[in-house]
Amino acid sequence: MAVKEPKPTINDVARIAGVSKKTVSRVINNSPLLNTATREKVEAVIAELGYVPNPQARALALRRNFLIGLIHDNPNAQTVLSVQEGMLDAMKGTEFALVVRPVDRKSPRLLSDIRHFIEQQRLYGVYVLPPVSENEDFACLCKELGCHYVRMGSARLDDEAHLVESNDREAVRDAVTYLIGLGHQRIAHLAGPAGFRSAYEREQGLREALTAAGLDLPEAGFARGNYTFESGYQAAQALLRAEPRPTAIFVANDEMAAGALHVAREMGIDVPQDLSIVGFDDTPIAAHIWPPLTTVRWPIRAMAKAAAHKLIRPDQAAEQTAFFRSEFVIRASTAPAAS
Amino acid sequence: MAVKEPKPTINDVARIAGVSKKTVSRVINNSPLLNTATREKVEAVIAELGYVPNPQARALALRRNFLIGLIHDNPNAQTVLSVQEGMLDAMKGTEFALVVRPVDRKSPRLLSDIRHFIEQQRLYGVYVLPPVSENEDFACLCKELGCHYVRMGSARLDDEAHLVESNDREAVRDAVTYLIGLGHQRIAHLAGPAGFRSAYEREQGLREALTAAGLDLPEAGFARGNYTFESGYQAAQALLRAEPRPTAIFVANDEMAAGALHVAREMGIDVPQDLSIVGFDDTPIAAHIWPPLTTVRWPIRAMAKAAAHKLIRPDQAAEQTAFFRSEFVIRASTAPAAS
DNA sequence: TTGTAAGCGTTATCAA
DNA sequence: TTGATAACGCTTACAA
Repeated sequence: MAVKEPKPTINDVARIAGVSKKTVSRVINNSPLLNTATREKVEAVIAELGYVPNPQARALALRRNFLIGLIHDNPNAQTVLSVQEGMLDAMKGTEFALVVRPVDRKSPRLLSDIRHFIEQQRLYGVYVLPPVSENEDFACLCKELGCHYVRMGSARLDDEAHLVESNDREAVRDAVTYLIGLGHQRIAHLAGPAGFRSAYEREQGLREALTAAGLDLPEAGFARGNYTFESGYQAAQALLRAEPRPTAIFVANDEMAAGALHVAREMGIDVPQDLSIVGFDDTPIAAHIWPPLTTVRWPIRAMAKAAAHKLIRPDQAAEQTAFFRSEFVIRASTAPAAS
Repeated sequence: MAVKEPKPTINDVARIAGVSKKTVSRVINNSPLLNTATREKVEAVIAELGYVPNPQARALALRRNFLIGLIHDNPNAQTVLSVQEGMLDAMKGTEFALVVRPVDRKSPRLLSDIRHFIEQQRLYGVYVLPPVSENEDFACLCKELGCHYVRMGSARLDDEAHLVESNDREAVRDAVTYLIGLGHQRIAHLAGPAGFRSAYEREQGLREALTAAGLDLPEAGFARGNYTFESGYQAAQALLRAEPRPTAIFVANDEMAAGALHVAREMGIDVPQDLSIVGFDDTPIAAHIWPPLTTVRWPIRAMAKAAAHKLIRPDQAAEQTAFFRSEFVIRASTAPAAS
């Protein structure tokens, strides 16, 4: 096992193959105008030496690098990991690598932290998750830094080249319409945090469905959490103490829905017999709690893959789709309203 | 908003400040032998221009870079994310960035994939999670490539400079001893996948506790999963159909424990009244399912932070602790054995 | 089709 | 305490 012997460079390859470095460079970069014999000779030497081009030297000469960043401040761990997997799907087989960076959206230094991150590594591009992606200043910053970016959003935040968008509002409308079809008349809403576009869109979807059915959303039927289990647990208590009690709750994400489920159990309310609960996200937790959660499957992984594609090929970004449909998944946490 | 104007280089700073680039370089690198006046003059120009040193050029000149990789093939999403957070904790304020890379441990190309990853980005160091970390060839590979590494493990896999280790066996022994103290005599085990050192250590911990109490583990009281919810769900069915039925199960991780909980519910077995369940990991899911899971808190985040520290300062790696204690967390999924 | 020379932005060497 | 010059490993002109 050889230890720390200096790695071969393009010069070593050139010398041993008896060609110039430029020729080796051409081999590496698959230049079309190359004699087959020369190419094979050089490739043989490359293989023999185990030569791998130095990415930093390449980056310097090309005045660009092959690093793509993921910027997020997402309270939901599973979301973040699915995003990473989706991005890496797209980057597999390319020379790109994924650099991750959680940020604190509430910090006054948010923007300067992001600036620092992008500048320090001279990132080629970044994918940004909500709610940071909803910040217009962020987009300006990327343009200023000459860094490609794609934003994830629940609405038309940007042009197609810089956006992957999901149809949250519509998907929620369908889900709530389903609840109404089950005979539910008192449908409460456990919303996401104020300032999250996704929270707003999901709330609007619910309101639209209620309005279309001639139902309303009383004050006591509305509560807010911040997308975490604990906040869902807190908010659901208020909701379930209301009189008359709602027969169904649409919760803005699965993790809060799991919290609501806990509350119901503690209060002796049977789900779905006495209360239907619908979540949003379809994180693994949705299928693993009891009863398995009816929810909306958010195609975050596909969105992340598409975003990475746009970042790898910014020139083609505008042609690739930016729109993704969520899918309603019916499991066991919903049932017809008790009569 | 300026767009794509070329970024200032060290030459610009030198020219404007009226010094040589080497002097600017000295300022950047906090060289002690520098006139205060000179330093301040240069710093002013740097601030004015918004100059940020090009990391690729630095990497080339220094013949090293500031990228640390995370290599994992971990079925548990939360574990991976906690690890990332722990590493980033340690890297905060440094010039290091975190590059992530999931691998497929079953692939015949595992080692060559890892080699490719390390070589392609010329990583400075990597942190590797089980079970890949248990592979001796991997350590050899890193040495061959001259890449620093730290392995995470449930046993003494390597020397202290290259390891962060948790005391799984001991922690499980304590947990199972607690079950025995509650009066349980028929304790089953839902083990992790064969070939995982963590699975082995946890199983041994259980066996040691049983032996110490004069209990045994019948064939029917042992099943295996692969650390996923689904596999736990499958394996628990076999365990709970055994006659006589166990009164407690120690499950090798939380996610499988959640699966076991599902089975119990479907079979009408009350937890913890008729069956106690103990998990391992203390992932968020443990607190969010019903009943909240008694489990062992694995200090993965602290371990990751320590690992990143070792990678950032390999020269001090051996002096920093490599040993971490797990902690038993009693929640509501355990109760005295029914008499 | 291949080679030469120059340059990318930084740090190291060594002299002043 | 500073600066000139030569690396670092690669690519892009531009020639040959």
